[in-house]
This record gives sequence, C-alpha cells and structure tokens, in this order.
Amino acid sequence: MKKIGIKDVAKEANVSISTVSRVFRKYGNVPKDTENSVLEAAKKLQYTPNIAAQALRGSLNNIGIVFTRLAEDAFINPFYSEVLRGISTIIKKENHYMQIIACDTLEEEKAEIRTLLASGRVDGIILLYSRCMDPLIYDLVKNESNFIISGRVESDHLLKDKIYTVNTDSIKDTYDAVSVLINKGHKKIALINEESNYIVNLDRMNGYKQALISNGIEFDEDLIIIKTKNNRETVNNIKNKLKKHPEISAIFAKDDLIAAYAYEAIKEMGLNIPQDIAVMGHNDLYLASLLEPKLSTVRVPIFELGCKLAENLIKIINKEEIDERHVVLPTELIIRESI
Amino acid sequence: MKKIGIKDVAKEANVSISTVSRVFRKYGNVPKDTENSVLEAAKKLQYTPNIAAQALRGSLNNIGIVFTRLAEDAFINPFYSEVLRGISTIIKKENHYMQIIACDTLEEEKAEIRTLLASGRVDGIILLYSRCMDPLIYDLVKNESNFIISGRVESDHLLKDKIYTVNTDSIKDTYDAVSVLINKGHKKIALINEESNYIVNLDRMNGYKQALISNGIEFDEDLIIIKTKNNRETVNNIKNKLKKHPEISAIFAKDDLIAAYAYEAIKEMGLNIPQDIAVMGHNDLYLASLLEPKLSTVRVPIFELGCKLAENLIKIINKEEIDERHVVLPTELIIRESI
DNA sequence: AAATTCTGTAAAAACGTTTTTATGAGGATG
DNA sequence: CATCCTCATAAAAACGTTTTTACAGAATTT
Repeated sequence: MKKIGIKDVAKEANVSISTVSRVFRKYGNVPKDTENSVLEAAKKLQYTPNIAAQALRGSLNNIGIVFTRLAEDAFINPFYSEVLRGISTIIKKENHYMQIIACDTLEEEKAEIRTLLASGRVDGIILLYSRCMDPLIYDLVKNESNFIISGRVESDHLLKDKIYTVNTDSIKDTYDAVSVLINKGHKKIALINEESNYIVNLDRMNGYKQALISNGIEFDEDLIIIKTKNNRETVNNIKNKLKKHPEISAIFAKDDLIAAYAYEAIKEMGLNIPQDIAVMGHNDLYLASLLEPKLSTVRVPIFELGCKLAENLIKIINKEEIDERHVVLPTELIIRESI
Repeated sequence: MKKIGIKDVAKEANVSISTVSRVFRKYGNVPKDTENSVLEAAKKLQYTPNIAAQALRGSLNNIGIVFTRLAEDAFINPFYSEVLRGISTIIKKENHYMQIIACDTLEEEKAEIRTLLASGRVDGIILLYSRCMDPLIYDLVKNESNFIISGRVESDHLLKDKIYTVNTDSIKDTYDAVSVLINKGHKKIALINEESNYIVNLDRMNGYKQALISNGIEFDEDLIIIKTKNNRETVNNIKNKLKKHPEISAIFAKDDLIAAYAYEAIKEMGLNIPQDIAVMGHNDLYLASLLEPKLSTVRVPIFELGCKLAENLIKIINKEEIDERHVVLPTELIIRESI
C-alpha cells in the first residue's frame, strides 16, 4: 500500500504542491473553489500529512514527562496518574502530544533528556519531582532547554530566577497538619518520611520541625522513620519504632500511601486508630477515604497541578509571557476519622 | 544558539556528509582513524542527530498507548500504571518511545488513532481494553495498522485470525473465584460489574453465571450491581441491594477498586467482613492487601501483561514471527482474610 | 493606453538525514 | 602494461513537507 503524500493530492486536484500545502496550512490566497477541489482530492486519497516532514520544518509538538526514581517505583503512586491526567487535558487542547520518560539511573536520565531535547523529539519537558542540587537543572538551563518543575528548588538556588516551577507550600502544609495534631494534645509525634535527597521531603521535615518548635516541643531525631524500598520492611520499622517509643501518640506520614503502611503496623500491634495512635497523611489520594478509619490528610490539587505544569510549559515553548515564575497552589486540610 | 547538524560535523572533521552518516549508522567501510576524527568532531560540537530528519527516511520509533474511557477515568486505576510500567520496560530496551493517547469520545479516539498512524507519529498502538464489536478494530485491520489488544475479542470475531491479543482467561478466573465462594457454602452471591460493552466485563458475568449454574444455583439477575461513574452512588447502590436481599452472603467484585466500595458499603451498614458478608476482588492491586480485612482476589500478572504487549507489538512492527497470536497469561487465586 | 498593483499559482529552496550511485586511487591479475 | 577489483570517500538523490520567490494575467490607477 503506497503511502500517499502531498504530491499525489496535488496531481489529483490538478494544482501545484504549494497550493495543497497552503490549503492545509491556511496560508490564505486560495479561492474557495480551488480549496474545495484540493480538500476533495485529499479526502478521496485519504491524505494525512507526514509528521516527520512537518517536524523537519517545525517541531513535533511533543512534550516529555519525566518520571523519576527507578522505573520500578515510577508509576505506583496514584499521585502520578492524577498529574498525568491534568497534563493530558491541557496538552490535548493545545494540540501537543505526551511522551513518557522513565529511567533507571540518574546518569541515564540526564543523557536521555539531553538527547530527547537535542534531537528534537520533545520541545520541552516536565520534571515530576525536584531533587536537591540536581545537576540536571544546571544542564537544562545551560542548554536553554524548555522545562518546568513540579516542586521547587532550594530557596537560595542560583538559578532560581531562570527556571519555572509549580508547587504547593509543602512546609506550611506540613506545619499546619502537625499543628493540628499538637493542638489535639499530642506531644510525641513520629514522622514517616522518604529519602532526603528530594526537596519535598526536606520540606516535610522542615514543616514538622517548625511545628514542634513553635509549640515548645523538642525535636527528637529518633522519632523519624524513613521509608525503605521494601514495604514489609517499612511496616516492621514502624512497629519497632512504636515499640521502642510507646509514648508516640501520633504519626504524620509524608504520603497517604505511606500512611497506609502505618495503618498496617498499628493494626498488627493490636492498637486502635485514632484512640491509641492518630494518623495524618498527605496528598488526599482516593485511597485516603477508603482506609478504615478514613484518613485525615492534606488535599493537594493534583489535577490542577498537572494542568498548570502543562499550561506554563507550553507558554515557555511558545516564548509567551508567564505571570508567575513560581506558582504555588492552595491546599486544604481534610479532617476525617484518623485523628 | 545555532542548531548543529551533520554538515557541521562533516566540515569539522574534513570529511563528507555521507562519511559522517555512515559512521553513525555503522554502515561500514570507514577506517578506524577516519571514524575517530568524525566521532571526535561530533563530540566537540555536541552533535545529536535530528530525529525528524531521521524519521523522514525511516520511522519515529514511537508506539502509542491508548487509554480508553473518558480521560477522566483513564488513569485512576492502578492497573494501568502497572501495565505502563511493563510496557515501558520493554519499549526502552528496544529503543522505542511511548506516546500516551487518551480521548474523551469514541469518535475522537478513532480519528485520533487514524491520524497518529497515518501521519507516522506512531508505528503501532497498544489498546488497553477491548470493547464489544468495536468498529475501531475493523478500521485498524483494514488499514493494515500495527496494533495489539490487551484483552480479547469475541470468540467468533471474523477478524480473530488477523489480530493479536494478550489476555488472561477472565471467564475461568471468575469461575474459579466464585466457585471458591460457593464451596464455602455461599448460595446468594452478588456480582458488582461494570458497563457491559467491554468484553472483560462480559467475561466476568459469564464466569460468574457458569459457576452458579454448574453448582446448581439459580442465576438471579437482581443480584447484579453495575458500578456507576459516581462513587458515592455506587456505594449506595450496593447498600440498597444488600438491604433488599439480606440473604446475600458474599460479593464478587469485578475489580479490587470496586471491592473497596463494597467494603465501604458493608461497613457503613455495620456488617462484618467476612462473618456477615464475604468479599472477593480481582486483579490484586496493591490496594488489596491494604484493605482491612485484607482482600482475597485474583492475581493478574499485570506487569508481565505490559511486557508481552510491548514485546509482541514490536515484533509486529518489525514483521517478525510471533508464536502465539493470542497470548493467555496465568493467574492465581489469592486467599486473604475477606472470605 | 501605459504603468502599477493585486491575485492566484507555480517553481524552487530549504529542513537534516540516509542511501544509492559515482569516482578516483591503489593493488592485484593476466 | 592494460584490465579488473577493492577501498575509501564524495556527490547526489530521496524522504515529504513549508515557505520564499517568481511570474503570469487581471484589475486598478495614472
């Protein structure tokens, strides 16, 4: 089955190649009847413009979405699904396409992104994370690449005024959430966090600490639990911590998914939520209201986050004005049954 | 910043364009020292081949992944995340890329897929679903498009021998799962299913019916609950059904996510799982073991499903031999605490 | 009526590769 | 020493568009 191109349409319609092109590109200067005969010929031949040829003159209108961490972890958290949904909504409206990027190592990631951008496969990328002092950022800025970050960079980052982000105020969110626990009378509050090389996790820690301090509670390093890759291990770590510190009466989990592990640990120990231990999560995944008792958490407008990321990235690509370089979205404390 | 191309590299290395190309394409007939000077020049100039130009001669090496249903629903079920993870693993190994496709209407979907394939943006597509008598299938076969289906088509589908699928034996899985409930003594078993225009849902219904019949239990249309878009509504529908038929002692849910709604309904009614009502799910999402009590379910090798889909699609694209046109993956009954 | 502008279209250049064809220099063969 | 290979490379064609430039002929202005 021979591929049909603009040339065939031109022949069929008895016009030149350029006329066909200007009909499709809406270039103007083509009378109605000529346009009609071209359109008719195109329809008859089922003509679809070749995207590679178009891209050779312009762009593929592709944007890359970078899932970080090992590919293993990349898609598991429903958070990502929801961001994706937001991105997809905008991307489509703007006639762009989404390319998924998930790498196994940081080195691979950097090389892959470089190639993707340099080769023109994508016009820009969305980083769905923010690592501390990420060399990738420097690389991207140096190459004047189009990109936007979900999250934020260090407050004193040298390139802060050259990059774009969409974020929630993670420190304040955590501060508020932990404060609620404190106001309920909890004095010993454990924090379950993830690896500290992601800014968001630093922020959680920071908000947690500040809440304690500003309420006159001493920060105790030993009340921090770090989630490991092995879920069972995480549950056991939580149990051990609870055994070691029976005075712990509340837990703040960095993410609802992690809060679920806390639930598991607590229940396995025969304790009750919230009577024995209160639990607070973060993100308000749909999971939160399925847990028993229903999880109190911080609602993050994940879908809107995705939309804003896509919206602004496209503006960046088109060199349009962006009002806010660093967008901060509002969150909401959702109190359910777990505290 | 001027974009540098093969021409610049050629000039830098004092060779012709074709020599540079054959170095990169490993075409042979180029001595080590020439090769080295080309490579050096390329490195110095940070040359990356333009993907659009390459694609104009060959292909973009893109495959499209079609999420069906409204974009709203597309990404919510962790099932899709997991399939995606599998696909991504293979795709990368084969030096291909993934394009996400999610449409709002069937009409849009058909047009979009047609354009995507005809324009050369993607070389083939993976359909993450299988609709009954889907006109799209006919369209794809007629156009000799490369595609593969997650799921299966009707047993007597005219094009059955022209398409490729990867699936689990959904009828048998359901049959087995429901049989377990029956063997435990349950006689009135409700089924929570989804819209009947997807083959997988038909299969669930079919397996359910056959299990009943072969155990001498009469099928009762009124024990079927269809999930609606509104989650709260679904929970209420389940509650109403349980009130109307207090003799119901077990529920089989088409999907773990739906089983979670059953949990909610049962708990809100003050009943206990599994003492009052046993619940069985399907898919073994990570959610299943987080629910309280832990959900019994059918484990589907979702990751492997994704891998196989990608593997075979790439074979189809490369016109390689495929041993099985319709791959059926094994499943496993996981009995936890909910029955 | 001549000069100018406008319209509609064609021709051609350009995009950056890959691949086919051509070519010239040595080397081997008769 | 003429012929034929082989090797390394260059030149050119091709991929399918978009866009610039060119050019007739019609319409308008002077």
